[in-house]
Amino acid sequence: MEESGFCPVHESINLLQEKWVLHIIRALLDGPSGFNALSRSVGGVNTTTLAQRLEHLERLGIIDKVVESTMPPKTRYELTQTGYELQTVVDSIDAWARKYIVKPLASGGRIEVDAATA
Amino acid sequence: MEESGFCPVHESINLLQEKWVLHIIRALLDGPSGFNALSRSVGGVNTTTLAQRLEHLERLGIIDKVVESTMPPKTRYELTQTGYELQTVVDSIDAWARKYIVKPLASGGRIEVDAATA
DNA sequence: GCAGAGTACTTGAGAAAGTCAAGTGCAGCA
DNA sequence: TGCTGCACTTGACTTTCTCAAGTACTCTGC
Repeated sequence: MEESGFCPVHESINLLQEKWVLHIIRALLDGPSGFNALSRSVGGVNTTTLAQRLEHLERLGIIDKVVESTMPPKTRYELTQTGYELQTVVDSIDAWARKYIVKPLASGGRIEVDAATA
Repeated sequence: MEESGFCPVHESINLLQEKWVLHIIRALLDGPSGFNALSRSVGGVNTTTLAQRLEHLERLGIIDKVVESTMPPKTRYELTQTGYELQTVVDSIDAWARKYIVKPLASGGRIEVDAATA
């Protein structure tokens, strides 16, 4: 749509806003993980989407897929250096979240700000 | 799905991964904006989704909607303090993006890392 | 005074993205 | 022998996002 000028920030926002991507990265920041274990620690993602995301992130060089054995199947997903540096992004979300979000967003609606901060 | 334990970080990732949310916040960090102007500076979002996101973000207390006049219609959307503090998140994405993304992700596929950094 | 552009949206229909449930094929444990 | 776990894939379904057009009114130019 917009040929004029490529913006790396715009591109990476597009990437990070894909459903589950940030959750996957956050989970992987705690250490490498297998497919099902990752699925469990992300929580709520379905395997179809997870497989799709992992493939995309791998293609982008953000994660590495290490096949340890084909039978029994054993795979390890881990962050590359590029992926690992997204820690700062996750950290800043973490900081913001702990400051401003005190109850579930879906149900209540409004973010509750504690008196001290406001 | 998971009643056990509410995680603010998880919640805010869910929020930030909604399509266009980060783009909207980034645009608004440059200053308040009207509906159509915002649509233009975000680039590529359609009005239906934008209206939906703005309503959501307003309900959450991340942005304020200021109606300056009803006729001719003039509205101003601006970040609240809560919203404004997402600057750190956008900044860290910005830093990461500038370091690792040197060509469009969609077309090429892989993120290109320049020699110096690798 | 009347067309054309601009304001902020809404509506209904279609396309795209994400989800669900089940299935594959083999190893390890009891 | 049979159940569980591993890493996924497939096809149907649902939710989400997008597209195009429309609303109602003002302002600018002619």
